[in-house]
Amino acid sequence: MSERTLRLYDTMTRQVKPLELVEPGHLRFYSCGPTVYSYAHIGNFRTFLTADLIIRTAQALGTRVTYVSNITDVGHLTQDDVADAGGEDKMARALQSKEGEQFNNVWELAEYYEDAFLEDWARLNLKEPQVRPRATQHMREQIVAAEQLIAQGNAYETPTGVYFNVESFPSYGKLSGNTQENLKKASREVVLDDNKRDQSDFALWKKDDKHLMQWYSPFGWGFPGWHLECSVMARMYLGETLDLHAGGEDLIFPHHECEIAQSEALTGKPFSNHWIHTRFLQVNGEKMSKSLGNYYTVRFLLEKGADPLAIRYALISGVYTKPLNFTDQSLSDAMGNIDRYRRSDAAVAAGLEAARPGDDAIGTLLEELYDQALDAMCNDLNTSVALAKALEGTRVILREAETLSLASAESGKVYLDRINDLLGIVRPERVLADLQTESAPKVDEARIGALIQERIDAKKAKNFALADQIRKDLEAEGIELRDTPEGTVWVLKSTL
RNA sequence: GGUGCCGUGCCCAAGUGGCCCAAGGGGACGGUCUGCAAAACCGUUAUUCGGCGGUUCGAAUCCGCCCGGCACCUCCA
Repeated sequence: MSERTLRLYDTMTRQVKPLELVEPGHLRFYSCGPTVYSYAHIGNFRTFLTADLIIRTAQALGTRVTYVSNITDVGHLTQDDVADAGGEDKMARALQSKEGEQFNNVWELAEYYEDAFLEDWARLNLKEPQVRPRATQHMREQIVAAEQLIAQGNAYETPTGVYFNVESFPSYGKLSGNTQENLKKASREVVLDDNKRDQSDFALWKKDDKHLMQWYSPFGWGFPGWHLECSVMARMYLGETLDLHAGGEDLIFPHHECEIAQSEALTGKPFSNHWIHTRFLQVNGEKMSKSLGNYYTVRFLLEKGADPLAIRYALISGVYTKPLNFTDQSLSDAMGNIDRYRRSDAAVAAGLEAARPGDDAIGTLLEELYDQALDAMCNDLNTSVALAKALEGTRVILREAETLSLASAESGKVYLDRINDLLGIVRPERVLADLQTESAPKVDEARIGALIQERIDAKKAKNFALADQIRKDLEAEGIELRDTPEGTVWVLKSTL
């Protein structure tokens, strides 16, 4: 194998360092998944794409990967400490919203959005995790963990729930660079709960017998705290010390900080040897929000006519360690690049078919470019450079597209396969039903065909005025004509 | 108030001490092809890296100050 190692920025130590594996040759990786109370937006997917690229890079290096990514299907509180005062949570709120009216209860709502999420996941060519645990299916383990933490003196029960006592875990804050002292004076608008020993203490279990999702526990009816599920499920499927734990930058504090406290208090061992966090995606230079009208979901973009691979390409075009600005322009740029891969793929297929004699004129170059792309990925997932190198390969192929020898075409195939394994941008891995039915322009293919024939006849008669007029009229309808050596073809111009 | 991050060409975006008079994409411009176009392919497009100082033989890269922008601080990928 190669001597390359995957180097990633580690939030804990604030430096780029090699990913060291507890068990050599085997990466055990946990990536925090979404809460399924609504459609996931492209910012969520940027984070999941970081995880996806890590496993692809690790696999390219010959590493076996056990990848776990959860689904949070329990609604957690929109505000801490208001369980008694009405207990509204994200799921309950979603159920009461306009979109939520179609569901009979929160369980159906969660199931619906989970299905939608998995579909978007597949469309963006994300690899399936080995395990995709759900919070609701690990209730017993979570309750046991809370009991153990109480028994060990790291947690205590109050009339409102079970809380983790941060003072019992002195290094609380180490991931986010906070100290407990700073956190205390920094607290903004925390609702005070007199039952808590320390206002920074966080819930392991919330008592609430009116909650829409509730389970029975030794503490009575209620539901688990948000942070507990990840600690419990990560340990269950990956062991006490993970190699790598990932999520969005907003999870650094409090979510991952709390996971560390719970897990390490419980096991006495480091929870994860490496932490990575993806910076936020902005849309048109602003934070995504529903009120600004820039809350882009995958299906919204697909309905506008975007290619799912182009969405993927646009989302990975910047490095995960910096905020990325997603714009309509960046998406259409990406569509052009995806098209180059598609044409390369077609050219290679045609070259294999034609089986022309000749040397392999491109194999060595393509191999170098692949190596450079892989090097870039190993260097803290430098997707910008990796994509640049990968794209250079399409230029090499397309330059000789018409005349590729069989040997060259074979090299091209190997190259595109490897690039696709590494970056997932050449071909969709799963074929899914077309989503863009509703808003796609309706076209009358027979009519276009007739017009094209009319134009061909006009051209033969040297009546170029009429030929140009037909082309112009169709263009006004969003249909573009291209005269190719194989004849005239038409394409639908993108609405983006 | 606390904790982090960022500012590179017209736009997006790599590069974090010499291989950088700064990758790649878009755009623009020129060429090939074409009846003309479109598409495709080829080429050109930053002596310069928010500003000012400093360290160094050498800085976009390190340090200081200033200006501008962003995120988190118990809902958030």
